Amino acid sequence: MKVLLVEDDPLHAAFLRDAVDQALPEVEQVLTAENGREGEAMARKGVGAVVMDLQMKERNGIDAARTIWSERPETRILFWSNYADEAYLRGLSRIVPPGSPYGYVLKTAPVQRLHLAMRAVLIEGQVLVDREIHRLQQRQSRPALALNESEYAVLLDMALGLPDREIARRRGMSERTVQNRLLSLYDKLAVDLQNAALGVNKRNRAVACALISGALNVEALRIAEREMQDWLTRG
Amino acid sequence: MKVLLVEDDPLHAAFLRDAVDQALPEVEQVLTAENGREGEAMARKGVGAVVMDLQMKERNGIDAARTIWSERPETRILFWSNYADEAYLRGLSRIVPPGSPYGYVLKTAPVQRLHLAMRAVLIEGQVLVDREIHRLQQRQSRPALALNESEYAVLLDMALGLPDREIARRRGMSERTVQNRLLSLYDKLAVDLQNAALGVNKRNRAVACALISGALNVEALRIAEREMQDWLTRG
DNA sequence: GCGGCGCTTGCGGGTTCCCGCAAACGACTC
DNA sequence: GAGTCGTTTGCGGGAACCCGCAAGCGCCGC
Repeated sequence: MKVLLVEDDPLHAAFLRDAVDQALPEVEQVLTAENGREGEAMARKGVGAVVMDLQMKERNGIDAARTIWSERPETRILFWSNYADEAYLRGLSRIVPPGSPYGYVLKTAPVQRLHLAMRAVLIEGQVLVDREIHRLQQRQSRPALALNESEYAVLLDMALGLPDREIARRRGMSERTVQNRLLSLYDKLAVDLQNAALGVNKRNRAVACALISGALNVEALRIAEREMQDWLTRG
Repeated sequence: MKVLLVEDDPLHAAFLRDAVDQALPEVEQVLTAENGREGEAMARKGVGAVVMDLQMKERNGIDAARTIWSERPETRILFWSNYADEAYLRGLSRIVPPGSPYGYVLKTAPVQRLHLAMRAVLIEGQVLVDREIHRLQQRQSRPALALNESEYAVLLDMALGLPDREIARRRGMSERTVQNRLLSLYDKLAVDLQNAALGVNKRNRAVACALISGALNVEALRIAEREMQDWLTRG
């Protein structure tokens, strides 16, 4: 049996290899790739089981998984990632072919959970998803609560402190449209306090609700901050 | 040699006991306490080494540590906690007597880091602080950046989406005073973009800066949310 | 006592935000 | 082509926020 590991960070890659050695004694050959593009190429050599990071420089895990699954839908893919936010999940749920075995484990989980997931997904072909991720998936499956691409973008910009005018400029829409996005965000994130008596600052509350429900997380915010700084210096 | 474990959650307590068995073979006796009050009492029996959770129902770890250190400043205390936010750190940095050996490990850290910290602090009497915590401590040591109690409270309320009026009511100050707190928050959190050209929504940006710098974290936000809900239903 | 210092508070006005209303513009159906 | 539905956009007004200014307090050293 062959396993392919697709992971950016050499430290993490070494850790993964150890984990495979320990959890999957039946594995005969471990292939490695450093980014999504390499991963796709390696997968064509007939690998039935893949462990893959989601965010990588060259080509991210979502795109690589789509390619791999489009060529071999039976491939068992275990995603192993740091982050749990809507943006990645939205991508993920769209590309898993119906019935394909896959799994999602957070890098912060204890090792034995990774071992378990490797056995369950790669050997047994089960579907195994971290509890926290699953909560987000459920959230997304209800269209009344799922955020779409542009709502998410506006949420990020707002969370970073951009006023309507700047969001509009950055995303190429009118201020009024930005405000419409905000309205639907306020709605989906259940911003209003049931105690209707007193007022709320909806902008701040929306960010709080998103953080608490997991729709947004601090890592995503950090990344968005860097992107915004880039955008600022360039444009 | 005796070690005292002070921990609320029985599961975590069992985990700690295991860790002591593995990391500290020289320990002859392990005492346990379920809250800060018990912990203080047990410490009087002449325990030189303590591992303690920070948040406990009956009496929290900060208060217990203050008592213990006031009676026996040489006691070696390793704090083992989930959270890394300003509120606890502010308490902590005020009570560590100069030269007392202590440590701070996050519960999310891998076991071996806990083992290491136990040896370093409890046996060797070193000072060992998690990297992330240390960043926060440094921040606090610069008075121009450290948030004081009331600024932190206002930051939390604002992050939860309360408007000035409600923050004022809740914290018993005038709206103008709330705004003054916000001003100093904007200042300390470096809310303004260096690119002075464009506007900012300071409220949102302040929360973003606090989250990114670690002055605020999502756990603290969740707890604050529950407290606010309580406050809403009661008052 | 008294001048200085820091914190709190009220006032006022400029800015931003929130959002109902209505017109405009696809896209799709019949 | 007419009708419907969803989205985008402008307008306008009421509310919230940001913040300079100045008056009011308690606390300290002299």
